[in-house]
Amino acid sequence: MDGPDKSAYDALPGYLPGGTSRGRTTEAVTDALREAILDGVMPPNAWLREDELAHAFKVSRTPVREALRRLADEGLAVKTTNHGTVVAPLSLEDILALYVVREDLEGLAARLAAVRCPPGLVDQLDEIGERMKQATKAADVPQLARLNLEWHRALREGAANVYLGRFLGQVEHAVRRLPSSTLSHPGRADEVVCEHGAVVRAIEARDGDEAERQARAHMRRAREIRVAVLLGT
Amino acid sequence: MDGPDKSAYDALPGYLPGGTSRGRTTEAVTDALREAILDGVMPPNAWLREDELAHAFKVSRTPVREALRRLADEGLAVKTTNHGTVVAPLSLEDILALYVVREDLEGLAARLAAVRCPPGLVDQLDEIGERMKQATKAADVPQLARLNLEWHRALREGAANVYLGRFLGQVEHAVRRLPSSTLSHPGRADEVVCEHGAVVRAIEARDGDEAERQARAHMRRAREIRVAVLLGT
DNA sequence: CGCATCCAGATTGCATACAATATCTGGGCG
DNA sequence: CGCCCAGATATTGTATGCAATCTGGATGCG
Repeated sequence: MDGPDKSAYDALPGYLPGGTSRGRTTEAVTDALREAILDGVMPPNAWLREDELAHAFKVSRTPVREALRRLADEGLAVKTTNHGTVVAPLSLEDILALYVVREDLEGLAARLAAVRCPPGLVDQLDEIGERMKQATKAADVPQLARLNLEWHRALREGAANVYLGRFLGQVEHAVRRLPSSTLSHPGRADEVVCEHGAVVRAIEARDGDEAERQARAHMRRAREIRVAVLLGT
Repeated sequence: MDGPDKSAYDALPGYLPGGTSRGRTTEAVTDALREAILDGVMPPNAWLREDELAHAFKVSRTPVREALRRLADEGLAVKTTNHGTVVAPLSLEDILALYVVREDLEGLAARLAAVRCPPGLVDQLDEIGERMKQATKAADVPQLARLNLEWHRALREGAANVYLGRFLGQVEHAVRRLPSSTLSHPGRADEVVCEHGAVVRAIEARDGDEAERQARAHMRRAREIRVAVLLGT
């Protein structure tokens, strides 16, 4: 058996937002499916049947179909002509490749953000950092993961580069597929807050080189932890 | 008037490959439309009407619709709900942003290619370089542009990183939208061949740092020429 | 004369029907 | 006993129909 439990489909409707107005059905289905994949509800190699998904979401095959195509373009699913779509598997090699690119792009984002240093960005990042400290104390890992995403999103928006933003968005989706958060690793949460702080200070000083260096170091460390976790803590 | 000449639609069928088998209609339409946009046949802000395109391509609206969604996801088109799709405009700001990211990614690709240095890559790049020299002598700009694309594609394949490859592919599409090639700029073709050579030599020496440096310099220079051309030679 | 409102047309969004194709199963043959 | 081929089945690919929604202009009112 290489598919998910049948009941996995039952969990899907819960990912759909309540009042979905016309013209956003496809978008809603895309997001719902993506979240389901990222959450691991639909594990790698699980079949994504247009008919079953349409039935589960109570929509027709058309929006489901378009959603599957988008997810395939994003690399989260793999389409086989005339046969079906599966959730894309994630090899260790892929994960390493991901972090290599991510180190580069996050470094660039930090550099650009430092050079531009748009008003409010430093405060915004610091505020998220503060909330992350609180979440660390409370050992609230899901909240930490959310805030971490928010921090990185704020950083790349501060970089104000549409292409960089798009690529980092795709990287974020790929990263979120990785099993469990590295933030649950003992002591990692404190480290992350600290490393984020180093980046923010460099941005505040408008030191592009230093910001890039710190952001890259942050990502290298993240990769190390990730590999450690994957290879059995 | 902000649309293309009506006859622009007449040119579209020529972009469709001849024997398109079932299961690849959408793909064929996507590629055809993309090429038409990149060639400037469909200029920025031109309307992309599902009905007209379907009629021009002699297919139904469904594959056209999916093609438009993909192009929109790639950033080549902009969809407005319930109203229509237009070819995305390209501001100078976007172009600069593009080259910033491209410098980073091409640099990374060169570094990875140098470190891996897969067998055959250097020969392949050199051979393309040789053909570019010939095309330069013949002043065959379209051929030069093709070979240039081929060279960069070979480089990123040599880097063997799926995410990097995907992102550079998107960058390539965006770059190809820019009006006219920088390769027609006087003396630029020779420079490009020379700069490519510097990258290849660094790869041959397996010097990742140098390869990245040379690739980034190459992209910076490309950006300079591009800006010069855009601002009136 | 300006502005809000309403109506008509155009266009996409979604649903459904049909056609084509790949996979799988079972039987026959070497 | 294994291999190959044919038919059945499951699944997607494409076409088309209808409904919702947005735009633009005409119209009536202040």
